[in-house]
Amino acid sequence: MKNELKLKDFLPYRLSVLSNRISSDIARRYQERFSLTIPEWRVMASLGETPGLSARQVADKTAMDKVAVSRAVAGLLAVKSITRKTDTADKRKIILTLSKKGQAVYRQVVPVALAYEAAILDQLEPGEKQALSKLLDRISEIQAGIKP
Amino acid sequence: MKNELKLKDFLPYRLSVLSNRISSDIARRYQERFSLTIPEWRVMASLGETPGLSARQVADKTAMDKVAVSRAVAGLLAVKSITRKTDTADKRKIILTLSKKGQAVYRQVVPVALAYEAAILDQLEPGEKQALSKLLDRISEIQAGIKP
DNA sequence: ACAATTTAGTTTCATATGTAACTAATTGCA
DNA sequence: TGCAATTAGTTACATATGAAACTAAATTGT
Repeated sequence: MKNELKLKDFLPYRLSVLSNRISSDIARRYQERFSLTIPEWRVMASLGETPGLSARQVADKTAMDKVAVSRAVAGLLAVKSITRKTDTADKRKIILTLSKKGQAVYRQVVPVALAYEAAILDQLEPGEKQALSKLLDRISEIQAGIKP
Repeated sequence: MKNELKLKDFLPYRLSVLSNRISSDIARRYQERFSLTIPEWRVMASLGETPGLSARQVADKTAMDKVAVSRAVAGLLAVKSITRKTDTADKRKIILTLSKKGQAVYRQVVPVALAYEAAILDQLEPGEKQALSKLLDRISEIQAGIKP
């Protein structure tokens, strides 16, 4: 029975270090080339995939909290990459869409994102890729079931 | 050839969401029961594993930046969980060690950390655990080779 | 031997992030 | 109906984090 801890073998630590390094790499790319933060990019990616979401729906979809979404939306609005329109049926809701400009930026960012991902995935065997994907899903499910 | 992006399938995004959820779970446990932040815990874990490191060595070992280490050390000093002693040979260096109190806290935290990890790993087959570990190492190595 | 460079660690400052309080609109139900 | 509870979104505040400037000590090259 294990009762000692090696930091470098500790799953939460390993995941955190890896994920932070990857996020930094990507953040640098988005920042330098597109002046986008990661939260802004996530909002943009959600709306690129599914136009017309409300801020709440974006938050659900991206696992961001609503304050982060609100700020990212403000940033994207400031550079006119998205448009807002209050829902006529429910005036609390605000319908978000990428503007022409936002769509243009989105089309430029996507290949950069995919290229980064490919730089990793291309080094793995097809079987490994599949195993990775399955493991991430499994662990996410397990994590969701752990009591707070 | 893939030229569109599904956020929920995007590796960096999946890793980030999973890692952040796990880190939050753990941060809550450390905070509630031990008033420890994650950086403080990492420093403590390093010194628990290898007593007598300098701040720089802790930073290298934990992939934290030196400012984060400096602050975590200050926090641990404030509650007397570690002791400092300037290296007589190189007076820039400061030798860090867990105090008696720090060791006692460490012995209490380790089982909490391992229990959380086990809550995840125990749901996986031995083969899956091994595959996961291998994949994390592989991807870390690949990431390290990607140009900034 | 000693000036220039590098290294360890801290402090400062600017920015990011999360929690809680707040406003406005909607829903539930007595 | 009408009022309590809920929901969408923003704002305010407090804390966390990272980059850059700074201090002190050690190392390097001449």
